[in-house]
Amino acid sequence: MSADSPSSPASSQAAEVQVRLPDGSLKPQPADATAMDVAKEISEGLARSVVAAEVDGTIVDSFRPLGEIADDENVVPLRLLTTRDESALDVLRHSAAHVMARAIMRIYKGVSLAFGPTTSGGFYYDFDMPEKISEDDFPKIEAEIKKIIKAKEPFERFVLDRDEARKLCDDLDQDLKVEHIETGLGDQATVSFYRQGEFVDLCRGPHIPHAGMIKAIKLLSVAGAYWKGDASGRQLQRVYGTAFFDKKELASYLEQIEEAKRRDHRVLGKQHGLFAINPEVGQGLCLWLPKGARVRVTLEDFLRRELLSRGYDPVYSPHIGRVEMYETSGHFPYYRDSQFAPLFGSEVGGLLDAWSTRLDKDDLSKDDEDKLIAAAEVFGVKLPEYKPSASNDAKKDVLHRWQLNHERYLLKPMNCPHHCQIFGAQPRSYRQLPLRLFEFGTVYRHEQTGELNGMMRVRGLTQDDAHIFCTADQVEEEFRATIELTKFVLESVGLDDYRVQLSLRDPDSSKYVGSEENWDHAEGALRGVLEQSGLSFNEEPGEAAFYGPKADFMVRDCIGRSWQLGTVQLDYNLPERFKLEYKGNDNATHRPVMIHRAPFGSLERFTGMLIEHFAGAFPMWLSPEQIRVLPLSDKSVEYATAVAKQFDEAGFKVTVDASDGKVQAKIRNAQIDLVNYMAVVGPKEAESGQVALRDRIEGDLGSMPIKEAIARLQKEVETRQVRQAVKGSTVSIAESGGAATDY
RNA sequence: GCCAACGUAGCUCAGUUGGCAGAGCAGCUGAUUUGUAAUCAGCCGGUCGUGGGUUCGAAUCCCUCCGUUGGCUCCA
Repeated sequence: MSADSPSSPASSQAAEVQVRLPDGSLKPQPADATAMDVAKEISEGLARSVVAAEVDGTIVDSFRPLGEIADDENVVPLRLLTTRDESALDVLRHSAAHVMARAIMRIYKGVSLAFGPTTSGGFYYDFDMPEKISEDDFPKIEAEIKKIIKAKEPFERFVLDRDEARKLCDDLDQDLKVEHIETGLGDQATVSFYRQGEFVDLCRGPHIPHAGMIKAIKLLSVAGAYWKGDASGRQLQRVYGTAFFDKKELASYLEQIEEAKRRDHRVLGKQHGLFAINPEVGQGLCLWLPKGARVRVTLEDFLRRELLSRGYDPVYSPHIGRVEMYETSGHFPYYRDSQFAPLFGSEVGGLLDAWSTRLDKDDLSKDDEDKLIAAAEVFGVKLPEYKPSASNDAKKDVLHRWQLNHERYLLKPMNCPHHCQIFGAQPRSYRQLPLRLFEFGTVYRHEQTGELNGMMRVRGLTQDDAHIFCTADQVEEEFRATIELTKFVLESVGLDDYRVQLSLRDPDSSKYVGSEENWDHAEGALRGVLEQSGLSFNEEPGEAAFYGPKADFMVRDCIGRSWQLGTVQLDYNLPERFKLEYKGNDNATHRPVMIHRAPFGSLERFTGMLIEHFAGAFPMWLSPEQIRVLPLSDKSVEYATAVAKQFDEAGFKVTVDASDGKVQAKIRNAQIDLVNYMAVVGPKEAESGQVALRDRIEGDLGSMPIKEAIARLQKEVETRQVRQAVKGSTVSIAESGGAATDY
């Protein structure tokens, strides 16, 4: 049974169906009755709020004849979905997408419809059209939408076979829909359409009964998108919007978007002097300002101490490495496009590199080839073995052999090749395993310009990277320890809402490196550890990297957004490529298994996420300015300095605000700067050796001896207490619903 | 990389149909010597992202490049 199945021939339909309601009761209904009819029988009020129906777990139109969707025994297990059901919201939004498309087609000419699905926070519709829509056009589109909603016209469903469907779409000048019927829906005998007034759209549904149910709708943004996600294909215009059953819910959704904007790490990073990204330094290259760097140092110190106590060995490796090493690892040229260009020891290096690339793409004319040979000779490079008549592969080989004899360096895109070299730098015995090498390793990746985003996506990033080299038997225990570490790290910074995504191999694919047994063993071990850990996790078959399965930590912040942070990945590939081996207790050589893991992911991204999570107000232990001493006037500056010295000696990050002006102003500035504690000192405190402590969150705590203040604040640091004043609701922006429709 | 929007003082932003570039905050100087979220006054500060074009005249209109933002595509 499926909502998509074509309606059965009328002859085979019984005249009556048995509707089974959630309470188990059976209601006989005529076969052409609908869920809405059932609702009306129960009560008019219920009927008014029915959005759709759920039959056997599938959501269907409330206006669909029940006979079409009954099972073999003519029973329809029916649940009515009202405006209060979460899954009804998706139905509403999908219908809202139709209404928006209808409005846009009324205003603009030559609109070709693509897809209009729902997203976690709303919906969008993609259009191919000659005119450009701008956000300035939203008011007039929204006005048209309101007209459509006010008319309360019903949605009607009808089914056509493929030929009829193609003809209809053709008649409607919907060439993208025609293409989709021919390709994407090539295996469907019939397809469904929905009509609402003059608007007819190929669509799987389901839809709300009538447009009047859309009580709140708002267009949010317009952006480019590709037809069927293909970057080489047609560029479409995508209009995003959202809709709710209730105006208040829309208002609270918009408030959440505002809250997310207020927390934007790029804004807060600038405001609080945490980091800067300056085009003169380079796109995506992060400058850690002193305050941001303090946060990072604290994080690094914290993790370093943990790693040292958990049996890791610190290592350091250079920021560049020979291209050959990345050819061995496979990162070059596979990720060539997202790496910075190589650095060449010879001035002709770039020429030969470009030459080789042209050959690789088979994009080199005879004429240009002669010029390149001549140009190389200008620089004194003769390639007698290079035969213009030879195959491209043979020619590339000649160029490559020359390159091997000349220096080519790459800005390090990954730490693992270096760590493999460190493993290989000495003969290894099973007694040394597991060998855990860690480094805060800075890597450089030439991310596409459109991808760069504050600290979240940068071109130079520092991974809290480590590679564990172990035997196959040790994988399980190492994985367990890594999961444990990551949990500990996340919870230390107050992130306790997370789950693990376990990415497994696609059973049908042959693209994977490593033996079948190894994969089976590893996947089983990972699953077992996660089950024992009590963490919530979900399995994603087919999402594994080609070199091994992985577990990613998906962390939810305090306003409900999901971040992919820490990761643990098994790797059978690199030990093979670098021919790493150790001597076993059987005196034979074996290949180790490698585990990549990074609890933070990258310091940039992690810090950026923390800024947003805490809205810039770091908990005491991470704070770049924990205490600010505020002298009442010039007269108390001397005592303030002495107080600050004591806090400093006790290990706090402390400053003194010696500016003139009233203490109210100093407090205000300290509050705005999100300093955790203020220590107000005047003549009274100087006389008694006290400070008047003010908490950023609680306000004035009264006067106390300095020692008492120090003890109190030290305790807060040591216990890594998180006393953030959480703002925002618990409803998630990033995730809810999510049953995206295909067409 | 692609589509769109945007780029004015350190920051946030005004700037009308093309006609002398503005405010608040920050900063600096001075006065004030203060008890839990803004003391007062003065001053400094901009080749309006870059380069070109149209025009008697461009922050304003057009093009180029650079950068930012929202998406798309990518993400070892």
